[in-house]
Amino acid sequence: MSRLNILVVEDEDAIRAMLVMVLEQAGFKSIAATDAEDAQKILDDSSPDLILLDWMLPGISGVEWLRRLKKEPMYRDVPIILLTARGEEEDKVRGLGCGADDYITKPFSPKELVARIRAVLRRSGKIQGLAQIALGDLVLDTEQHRLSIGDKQLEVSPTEFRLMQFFMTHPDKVYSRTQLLDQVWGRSVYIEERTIDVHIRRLRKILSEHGREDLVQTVRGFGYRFSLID
Amino acid sequence: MSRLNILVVEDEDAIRAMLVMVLEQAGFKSIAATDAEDAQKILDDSSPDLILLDWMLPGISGVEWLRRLKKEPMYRDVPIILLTARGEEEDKVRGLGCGADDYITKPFSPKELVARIRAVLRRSGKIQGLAQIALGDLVLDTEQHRLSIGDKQLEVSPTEFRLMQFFMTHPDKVYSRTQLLDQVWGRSVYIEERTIDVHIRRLRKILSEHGREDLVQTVRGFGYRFSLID
DNA sequence: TCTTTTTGTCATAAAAGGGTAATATAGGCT
DNA sequence: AGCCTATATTACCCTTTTATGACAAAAAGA
Repeated sequence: MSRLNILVVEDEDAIRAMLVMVLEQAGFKSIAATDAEDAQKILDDSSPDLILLDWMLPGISGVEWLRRLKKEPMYRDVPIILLTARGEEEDKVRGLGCGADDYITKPFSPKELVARIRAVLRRSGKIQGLAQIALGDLVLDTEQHRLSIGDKQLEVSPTEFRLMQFFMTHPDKVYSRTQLLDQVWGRSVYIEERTIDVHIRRLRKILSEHGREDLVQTVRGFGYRFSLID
Repeated sequence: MSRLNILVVEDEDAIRAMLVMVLEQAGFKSIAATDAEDAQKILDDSSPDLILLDWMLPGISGVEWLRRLKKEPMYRDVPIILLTARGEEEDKVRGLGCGADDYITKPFSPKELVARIRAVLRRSGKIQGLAQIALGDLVLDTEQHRLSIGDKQLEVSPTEFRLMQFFMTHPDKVYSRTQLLDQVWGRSVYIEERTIDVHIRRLRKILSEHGREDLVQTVRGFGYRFSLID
């Protein structure tokens, strides 16, 4: 598999250089642009797998450009991570849901950045860990988007599928509602924590039709755990 | 498990003192140095698990020292968190490029600092002993939030879990009710001391179902002790 | 555009947890 | 033994947390 390509759009030289270095180090290819116009050009003839976009840019701002991109069907699906300065409109990024897949506040550690990038890529399907994840008689097939117990198919919605995917790749560990939101929905969406309960309920309902409602366990005061063992 | 040791390198007395206090409070051991030379000496004969390093130091600057450290194989893997003043942000980011694992902007809250430290320690694997605490055939797993004796699961409530966690990480030592309240419930809650008795009782009841009620021992006039030996 | 599905939110029910006080028991001292 | 104090135990009630069902907005198909 060829290296994934990341477009960095950042006007400050020092930060841009650092980003590129970090990305290289982490095994990504990268192209850098200093403003939205540049970025647009690059986008038009190469097709990056992900865009790291500074919130503040000279000329067309990062957010502004982001909005435009999200209107074009052609580029809508390119995952985007926003770079923002601490305290700067952080709430707005979350609240407005302007289309970014995640955001990260400057300054940040290289490890954190890379972890975020990987998470977003994974969510958007660009990195597929294993095509098939099996746990006991549970099989989740990411390619066919199918979930089955033994040879019985389970009918799950997209969100339920992603939730299951997360659970099956992170079994036996408790996750808080916040963590689940971050991991499964993405950091930039703002959703009530209680909504998790409802999704858990939906999952359990489906699982219980096959006698496996015990897979998703409540850990009172902390969150939920997915585990084969009781 | 012995407490993790943190080397604080900071020239301003007030801040250094504060740091040391916060660290103690959070259960870390700490050694302080006021400049890079001092720090180097300490580093040479003790081996801290993490270094909290001020960006600006008299003499050899923090970053400069950091660079040197990262060149020495011996010290390369010691995780480092940079302390920086607000407004030096770009420099900081560049600092991360040179090997720091995280940075934190002054002023910061103790809570934030401790959280960062824990995160870095966890990432670097130093804190993994915290995931599972085993004492005899008792195993408390903080990741899974499970407590078991042998292969039997114990059903404990959140508070009981925390109490057990404290006991298991501080065995063989007597704690007064006040100390237990401070450590397990937190300093800021006001609860009747007698309430502890009730929780002890609940714990004992659970433990006694597995024939281990002798683990929690009453030390009349002082408090309670958790110990495998009778 | 018109359905159908998906998904987030709310209101309410249900359950679990946790603090307190009252009572019982035990330890230790004179 | 008798008394005082410290701890154990129990029951109760209030609070917090989670489960559940219904609804409507949004998204996806058709």
